Amino acid sequence: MLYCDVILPLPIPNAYTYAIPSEYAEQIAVGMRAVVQFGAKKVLTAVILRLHDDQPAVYEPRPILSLADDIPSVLPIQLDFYQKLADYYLCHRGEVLNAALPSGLKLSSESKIQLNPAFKLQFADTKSFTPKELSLLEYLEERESVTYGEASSFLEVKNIYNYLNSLQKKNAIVIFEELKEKYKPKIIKKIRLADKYARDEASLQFLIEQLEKKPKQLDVVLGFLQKSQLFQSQSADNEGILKSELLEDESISDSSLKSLIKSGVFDEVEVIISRIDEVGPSPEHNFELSNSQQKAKTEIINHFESKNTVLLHGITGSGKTEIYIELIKNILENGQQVLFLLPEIALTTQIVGRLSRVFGDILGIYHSKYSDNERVEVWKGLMNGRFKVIVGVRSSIFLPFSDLGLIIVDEEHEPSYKQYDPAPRYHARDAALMLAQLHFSKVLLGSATPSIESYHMTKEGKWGLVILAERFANAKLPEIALVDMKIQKQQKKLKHEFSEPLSELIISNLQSKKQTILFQNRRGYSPYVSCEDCGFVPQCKSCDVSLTYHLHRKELSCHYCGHKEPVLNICPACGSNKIRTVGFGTEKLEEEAQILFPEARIQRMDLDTTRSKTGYSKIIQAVENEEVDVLVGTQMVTKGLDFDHVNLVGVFDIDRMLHFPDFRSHERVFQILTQVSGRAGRKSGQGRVVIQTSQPGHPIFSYVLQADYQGFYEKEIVERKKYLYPPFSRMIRLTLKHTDRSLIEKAALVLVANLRKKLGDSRILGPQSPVIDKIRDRYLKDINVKLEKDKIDIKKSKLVLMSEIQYFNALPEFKQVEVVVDVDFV
DNA sequence: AGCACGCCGACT
DNA sequence: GTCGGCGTGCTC
Repeated sequence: MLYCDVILPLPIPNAYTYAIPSEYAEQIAVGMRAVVQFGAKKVLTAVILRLHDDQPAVYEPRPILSLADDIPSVLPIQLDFYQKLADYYLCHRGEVLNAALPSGLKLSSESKIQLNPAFKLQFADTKSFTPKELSLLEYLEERESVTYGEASSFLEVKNIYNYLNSLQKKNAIVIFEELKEKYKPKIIKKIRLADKYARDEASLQFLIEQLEKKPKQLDVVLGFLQKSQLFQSQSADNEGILKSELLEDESISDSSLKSLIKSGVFDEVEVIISRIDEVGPSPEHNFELSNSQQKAKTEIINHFESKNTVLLHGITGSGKTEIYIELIKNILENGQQVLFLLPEIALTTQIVGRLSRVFGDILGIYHSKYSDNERVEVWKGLMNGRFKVIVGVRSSIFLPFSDLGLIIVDEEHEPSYKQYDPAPRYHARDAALMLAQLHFSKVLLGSATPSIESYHMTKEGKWGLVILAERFANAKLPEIALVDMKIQKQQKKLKHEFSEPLSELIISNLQSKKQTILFQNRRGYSPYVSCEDCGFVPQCKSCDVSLTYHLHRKELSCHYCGHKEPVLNICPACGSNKIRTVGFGTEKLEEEAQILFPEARIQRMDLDTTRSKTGYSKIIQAVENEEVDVLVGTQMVTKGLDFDHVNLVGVFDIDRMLHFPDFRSHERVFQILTQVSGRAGRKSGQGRVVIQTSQPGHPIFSYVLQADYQGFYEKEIVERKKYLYPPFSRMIRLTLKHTDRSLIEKAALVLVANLRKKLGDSRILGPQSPVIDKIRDRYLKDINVKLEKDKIDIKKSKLVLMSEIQYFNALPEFKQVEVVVDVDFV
């Protein structure tokens, strides 16, 4: 083979062809990483897509510089997966590759500047340099090499390029590319006893006698024998012990050890070790499934006979994890691999500990708080067969599975499975379904509150449905109460944001030493307006969503279709003039709680308090140790936490979520209320939930109160059908970005007009400004494309869409308008 | 995505 | 007059 086509981790459409130097001809294979030069100087890692002998007609391919692998890093099935995702999510394969490879496997070059060794500043003619050039040369004289960035920040100029060009012409500096292999194996130093002593106790005895006169060295030898257990225990072998462990004893000196190594008594060896701790399985995993769990497991297996995907709808606390574990064991017995997906936050919790106790060191964990090096080790460990089960966040769909038998997507309804930015803007659940197709693998989705889309698939008979309606160990469902905030306000019973019933329950909870969770949805921006007297919220007439208040333009607008109305001064429902914007956050709530309950120990848990690596687990630990009475938090507190002593949950400001301008807002509210209720009284008997709302009559609450998912689904699916929202359509969002407001407004109108012509008026919604319509000095405009599933060929429409965007972007006027495409935005 | 080439304004 | 800004196009 003379040539190879490669994918580069860049947002460019094509594969590129490179020549294969004869020295690599033997070993080169598809999926290996090749180091190539791309463009004038950039050197980066490409992945080999295809080997062939077709000489390109119009250009002479450059040779690859080297191979970065002995065996492929990427499997052929993964390359297919990249293509599939790129097609579906309307992005480039290179973007998928970029997201897929852990950065430790991507080596990239960096331009470095160095003083020319033949150049001596003190002998140079200073007149031939500008003052800035001289100061840069002085700067360079003091260090080995610097990056462009360092040089430009030192000189305080934006564009360093011309300076460097000039200096290079005068032969004062050299510029070179430095290539970094980012992954570094972890190396430890071990001390071993030399073989002749280790094998023969007599010669060791002799050595010890010899060392009588060198007490310091004798200490080292005795210390080693004690720590290594050599000759003392049957199982001890001469693998050596950690150098650091040996030296930690104060009586053992480094220098004596050095002389002993020199005289051949000890060997010092460097060993590559794994960063991931090895843990064997512990015996505690021999639990028995309850009857209902056993029944659910059998049903799942039966469905898998005829269907590839099964949805497990198990109420909170019903023990889905045990079922997962049993199913994973079955797959492992077949010699196949398992991927267990969890949303980000759930991964730091108890589930992972449980899985690793069961599966021990064949379980790999893939997590955003892992370092690059650790990620590479999980990647390699899966490749070489060390790991059979991976539990991880959304990006773990990109790991090199060779033979998946089962993918589990727990909490499948979680919006955090969707990647927003950058491309590929994929949904891990949907991507997992595509991955499963390639592997002919089964998929099990689990949730207490399934997404409407998923539940609909089971109703259509395309997926299996298994319901687990019993709480594990007969734990009771919590008692949920609504508090009408309008009445509380009228009767002046409101203290800050706390209603009287909630305050009273918190106080009695404090007295009986039980814990309380207060939930306040975090989405602080995007306020809507509401009538203080009757709770009226202005709605869009054609979109079934609340109107959003735009502060700087003083108008109400629909987030979906762009419909606008002036701000209301008088409530059309009751005539009151008390129309207010609504919104307050966790920090304020924490402050108020401290004023109202001065003796309570209050902890806040949100993005700000958990940003550090240990922040999250510290808070959880504190709650578990009962060092916290009241936990105030955002959505974070609704997910996967299992505290024994929490028996009261207070929900604030759910109204804002209910009126969030999104066709999924009701679904979100149902999910979040059900999930947060599940935190109350999991083990400590009857839990209570208090929901504060100005609209206790809203139908959604009755479903929540009765834990009636079915009923909620039936109502919601009617709405979705009426407005042709998913699952009856595919929604694609286009976001236009540009610094010039009037240009982007014009651009959006032009693009919308073109799209309407090609795809039909009713399928194009907008343009409209998003809630935050200016980010980093660029104005944004959204256009939503709605493609109904049975009336239109979605694949073809996507191609039409892309060619229209291409045409639009080629118009001279709109060349600089960036168009971001998000398929299935959430 | 970078990076180079090329065309226009505010400064020695 | 040039320096240095950024817009445009290309990378095997």
